[in-house]
This record gives sequence, C-alpha cells and structure tokens, in this order.
Amino acid sequence: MVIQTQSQRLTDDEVDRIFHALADATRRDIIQRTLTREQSLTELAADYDMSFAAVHKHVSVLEGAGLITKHANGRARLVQANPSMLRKVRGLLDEYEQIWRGRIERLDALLAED
Amino acid sequence: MVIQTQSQRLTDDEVDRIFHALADATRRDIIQRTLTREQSLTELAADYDMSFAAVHKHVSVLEGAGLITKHANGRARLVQANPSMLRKVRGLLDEYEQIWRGRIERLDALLAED
DNA sequence: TTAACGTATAACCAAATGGTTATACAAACA
DNA sequence: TGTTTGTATAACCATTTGGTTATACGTTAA
Repeated sequence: MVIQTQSQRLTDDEVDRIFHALADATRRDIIQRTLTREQSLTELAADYDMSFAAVHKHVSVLEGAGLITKHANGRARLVQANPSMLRKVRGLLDEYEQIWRGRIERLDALLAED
Repeated sequence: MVIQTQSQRLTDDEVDRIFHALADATRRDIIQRTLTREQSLTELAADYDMSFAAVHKHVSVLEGAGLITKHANGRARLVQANPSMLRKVRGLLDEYEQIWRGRIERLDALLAED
C-alpha cells in the first residue's frame, strides 16, 4: 500500500488530468452527487443514459485525477468526492487572480507617478 | 457586431469547453502570460517548441472558451486573458464547496440530535 | 510595387477519448 | 452449491485532439 503524502505542488500532468476530468458534464455530475453522500457504481450508473462500463470509465478518470476515492464495502465499490482536491483546483485559479491583481497594481503605480 | 451580454449561468457545453481549454499546460501558460500583459501571436509562439500553427490552434481553443480575447493592431493580433471568465470558473468550484459544506452541516445536525 | 512579416487555414496524421458489447471474476444469497 | 448481483476489463469503433507542413491572405515597409 502506498501512502500518498499530500504533495504541496501539483505537476503539470496532474493539473492536466484534473481539468480534463472536469471537462465532462457526466463526470461533474458524479462529483456533485458523491459530494453529498457516497454512492456505489451501480447506484451512479442507474441515472445515466449509458452503459455501466461507460460510467465505470468516467469514475476511473475521476479517480486518476484524485477527484474521487473508492472504497470497498462487500462487493460494492463506494465512490465519494475528494473536496481537498477541488480546493486545490480553486487554489490554482486563485494564482491567476494574484497575477491579474499584480498587473493592476503595477498599472496603478504607473498612474500614480509624478 | 454582437454585444455579448454577461450571461449569468454557463451551459454544460460552455463549462466543458472551459475546463478542456484549461487541461493543457501550454494553454495555461498562455493564460498566465497574457494576464500580465497582452501579447501578439508571434510573440507567444516564439517561446514554445511547436509550430506557429499549433500555437494558433491553442489560442483558438482558449478564445472559444472565452478565456482570452483577441483584438487587431495593424497586422498583429493581440491576445489578452479574460479574468472575468477565470472568476466564473472559480465560482463553479465554489458551488462544489457549498454542496460539501451542506453535507457537513447535515452531519453536524444529526450528531446534535438528542 | 514588391518583398517581408504576421496571421489564418487547409489537408493530413497518430494518438487519445468516449462510447459500445461481451466476458470474467468476486461476493451474497436461495 | 448454484445463481444472481456488482464490478472489472478486453476488444472494438467513430470522433476528437494536438501536432505537422504547405499555402493563402492582409498589412507594413523598402
């Protein structure tokens, strides 16, 4: 078993996988549903107009991105969203906001000269 | 000329396009660079190890997602990031946070019973 | 008016994506 | 034990993606 240490910084590949995982409405819906309460794969699959295998693939993509985790309960696999990863994504966007604010401040400083 | 009214809610397709656009390191880099200051396509293309046409495609993807805007200046096309769209994306993630908090509150309420 | 520069786009290609059906395995139950 | 249920995965397919080269089109400058 590998203990995943909470890495401070995400690599480009990790960020690629996270945003890719979020770029699909079915996968975003799975995140929403499993934020509220954990759900098994069959429970999830029942509500989408596609095969179980397709839903299984979507869940795998989310798992690979660290956006959800699965744990076994008998033969069921319970899926739950991982809010800490969602917060990390928000943190990435906050960095953009900081860059933007930095630009505004430099413009302000420029106007304030003389 | 079409005046784009600031639509309150993004459609699934729009969100798909936005996250897809963010799921590539080159495109994220273009956003970062053009948040600081607007840059022409050739300026942008000079720093990547790929053809001008490839960079042009990346910029088109970002433009289609509303994450950057282009305006002409002579023969140059100046690219600048669109911070308001980035904030909207953050808003989407905030919604997930709200759902998550709602769950916690319900759990707290449950524990508070008796 | 030509030549050079910046941009746009077409045609092509390999690889990835998102779906399918079919099959296998593992756990629960009659 | 045998059957059903839940999950995993393989093989396949059409479409999309992300790159290429080549070419065309405006705009600037000599």
